[in-house]
Amino acid sequence: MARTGRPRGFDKDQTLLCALELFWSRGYGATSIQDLVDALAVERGSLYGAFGDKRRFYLDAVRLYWEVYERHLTSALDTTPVLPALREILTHPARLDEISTELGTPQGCLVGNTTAELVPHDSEATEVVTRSYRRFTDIVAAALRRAQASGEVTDSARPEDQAQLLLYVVQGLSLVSRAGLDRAAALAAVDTAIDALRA
Amino acid sequence: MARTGRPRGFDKDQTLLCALELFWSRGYGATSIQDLVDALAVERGSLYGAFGDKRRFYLDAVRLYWEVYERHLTSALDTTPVLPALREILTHPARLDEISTELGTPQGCLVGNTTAELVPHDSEATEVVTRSYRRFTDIVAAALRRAQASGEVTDSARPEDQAQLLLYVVQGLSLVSRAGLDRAAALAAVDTAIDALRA
DNA sequence: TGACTTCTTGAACGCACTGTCAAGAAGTCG
DNA sequence: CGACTTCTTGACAGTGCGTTCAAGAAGTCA
Repeated sequence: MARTGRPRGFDKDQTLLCALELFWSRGYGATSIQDLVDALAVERGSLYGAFGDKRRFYLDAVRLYWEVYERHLTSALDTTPVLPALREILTHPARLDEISTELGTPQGCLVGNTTAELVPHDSEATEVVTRSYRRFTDIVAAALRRAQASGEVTDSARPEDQAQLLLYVVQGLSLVSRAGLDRAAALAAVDTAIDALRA
Repeated sequence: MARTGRPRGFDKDQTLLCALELFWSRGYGATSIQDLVDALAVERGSLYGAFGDKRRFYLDAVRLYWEVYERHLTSALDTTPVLPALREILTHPARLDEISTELGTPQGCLVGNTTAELVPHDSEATEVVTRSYRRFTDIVAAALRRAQASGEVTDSARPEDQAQLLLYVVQGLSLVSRAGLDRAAALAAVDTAIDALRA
């Protein structure tokens, strides 16, 4: 085995998490390396050594974001009845309590933000968001399938189509909310969607 | 009256329209002044003279975009029955046939793109998109109100809430579609939404 | 201890971008 | 025609960015 050298002076995972929050709140383009250096208390060279260039760094943050979100999504939907959990998920777009406890959502859904900023021009980003969307619909469709079987959700539409629609709703809500969230109106709209799923 | 000087060597409206297409397909940050100079065949100084700085120029383009879209939206919904028109609007997010005849949609909805890129950090952009969203929901809610009265659309939810939900759907579809549009899946999801509105 | 490896630091490089400006061109009007 | 105004042109300044790199620091292992 190769000799080990000087150990890293910072926690890589923790640093990625902090970077995630910064990228999340400011976006990819608007977050400069200098911003990261200041916020993370890690010098430029060390960041490049640990994470490669800015794009890689960002995409790693997005992947981490999705990982956490997917865990949240899966565990939330693993209940009966399904609709209350679904409502919760739509209402707090990309809540990610595990990451950001105080602010709720820094700025919408990071996957959605990435879509708007880098897709389709950046092919690697496109892959990441495409896979994320796919997993979202797969997980939600599976939950809806169970709920249809139990009679909780209407079977007047295919679960996949319902799930795709819910993806649009959660991404649309997440995006539109950046312009100022009228909580009551958003909630009423989400309830309208949820009610439409009821058997 | 002041003496008039040398007349402009280009059509301001036409130039704004071309700039709109460029901004639409590349986004605000990714479109440089030089890109505009090359595409519009107008020198930098002239652009600055006619439109002010880049941000003003962009916001003017967004306002024009919305103007055209709103006309399209209003006239499309001025029919009976309403649901087929609504389906058309959701299916072709930001179609804007008047502007872009060949490509359909360069890149989603420009208002949504603006939301993702400049909102809420830029207050003027926030105003523009907020007003646009508001007008969308107002127009759609009015159409739904008529459709509820005529018995075409279910009155199990308030038209405003249905309209807000449709705003989320169209913006979500527009965003998610950047990652690659599965036309059949998108259509099925939209149909699911439309069917849920049926009385 | 000493050879070796890796990490840290911060200055420096090259580049692209927005916005400005002075000189000249092209009109209008008395 | 000649004074005046506005537009055009393209070079320029100023800034901020991502990335690199050489020198030194801090570990590990024989």
